Amino acid sequence: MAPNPATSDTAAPDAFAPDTAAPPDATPDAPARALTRECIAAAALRVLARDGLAGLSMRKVAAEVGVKAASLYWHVRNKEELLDLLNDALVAGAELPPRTGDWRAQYLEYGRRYRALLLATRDAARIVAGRLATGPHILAVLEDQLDRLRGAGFTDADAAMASYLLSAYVQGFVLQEQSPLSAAEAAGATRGEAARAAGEVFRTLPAETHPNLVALAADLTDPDMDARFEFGLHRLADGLAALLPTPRPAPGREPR
Amino acid sequence: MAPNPATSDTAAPDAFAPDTAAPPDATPDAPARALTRECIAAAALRVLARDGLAGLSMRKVAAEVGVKAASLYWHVRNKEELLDLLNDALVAGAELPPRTGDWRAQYLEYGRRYRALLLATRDAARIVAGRLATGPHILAVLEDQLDRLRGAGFTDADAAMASYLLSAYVQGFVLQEQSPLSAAEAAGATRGEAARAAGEVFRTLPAETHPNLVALAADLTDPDMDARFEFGLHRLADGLAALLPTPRPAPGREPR
DNA sequence: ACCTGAACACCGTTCAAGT
DNA sequence: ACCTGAACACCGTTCAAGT
Repeated sequence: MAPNPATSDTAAPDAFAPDTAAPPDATPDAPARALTRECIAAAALRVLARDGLAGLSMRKVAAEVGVKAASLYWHVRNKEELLDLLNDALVAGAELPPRTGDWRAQYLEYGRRYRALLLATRDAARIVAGRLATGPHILAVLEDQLDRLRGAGFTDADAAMASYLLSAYVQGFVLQEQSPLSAAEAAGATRGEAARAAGEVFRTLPAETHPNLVALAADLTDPDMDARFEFGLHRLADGLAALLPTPRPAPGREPR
Repeated sequence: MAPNPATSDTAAPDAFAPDTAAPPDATPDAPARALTRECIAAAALRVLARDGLAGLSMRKVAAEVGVKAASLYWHVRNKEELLDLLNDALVAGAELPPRTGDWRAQYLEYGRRYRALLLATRDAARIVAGRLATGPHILAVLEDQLDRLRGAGFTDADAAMASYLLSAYVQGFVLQEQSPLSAAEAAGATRGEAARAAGEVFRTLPAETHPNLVALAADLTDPDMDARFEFGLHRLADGLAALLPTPRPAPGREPR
């Protein structure tokens, strides 16, 4: 087993200068050519955007950074840890919503931006979804989000829950949105076509056994994912609003 | 390219006898030894339970059913389609909640049972999450769920949305719950330990830059996932309740 | 109609060996 | 300290060939 220094600093908030992508390299007369984990993460991000998660191999990431596959294992314990790095690198591109409007508006905007961030990179949701890794960029976003929720009057426990709830929803939603609708659809077909095809499946089911699917075929396969996302987001915000002591008039006006 | 009959019946509701796992095989004097897609799906389910998604290979599924890997490609276009089969097989074990109580109680129970179903099989959430495939069992559940929502007074569009919303939430939640918390946790560590370790990370952050993470360390890493799930589920239900014309007293009583 | 042997082009990971 | 060559044990998929 080779000596592997990439061990305990995975979760440590190193290199936390707010945004300045400063090349560290503290050692004075080093060859200055040593690979950094940041550099590997950036290369992985490029491979992901180009080839998707299925095409993201250690060998390709290594080639992207001009090195052999085996070399990566000096900086990273295994592929799983590389994906953790990639996870944080994805969130690094996040822009926090402005602190204008009430907590509800900011919460909604947080959800929208998170979704947009995931949609911007191919297969991003599949990487982020099952990964609680606490990279520095993720911690920064979480810190800001909790600050707003507590400021809005949520209890500590409720603020923590509300934050978790939002990420579970957004990740679950985008995962559906970003993934191929089915094996059939994977073989080239736009989302609109796939939706129409799915609607056709529903519509042509036997009405005796599946009356609701037949009737709601159009509603179930509406390709307007923005509207669908907004719907869920507003339900979440309404549900959270009911937890606060002072719901200005009452939640639930403006039903749609 | 070999002639492959497994093509257009992916989404067709074939073999839809409600629960009776009837071996079809319409041909009279066939060797009766031909592999069925149901049989392959069942074998895949066993391999999944045993070895997880990472260990689910075509070769292993073939071995499980007593055949060579290449043989599977007669019944299934590729691995993706096998996962579609697996997806529906997973849902086949679902039991619908009783039709007692109001729509809200039934909606909550739907969410709980869906979560329990996913938790019951290793990596189930990762299979189900990005897959809209319309297998017969999935269609049956969807039909029933829509029927209850419409009966409760939701509009067609809202019923479709509410159903989609629930599955996005449950899938997103269980995905987080079921996946390794990080690369570090993947190397043997119970969830409680991992949660405690994550809490330690939060607690020991610099308080100047991350005051909220430090303060909420315990709330953020509470390992009681049941409570966490219920929280989100109730927020969803509250948000949906606000859409109905007759909220008996008003949503939001009993805040916790 | 259904299954197999053998091959192709890949994987992640390890480890002695180089510098 | 960092990187490489070469190997190991796997993959998914294809396709001619068997029955």
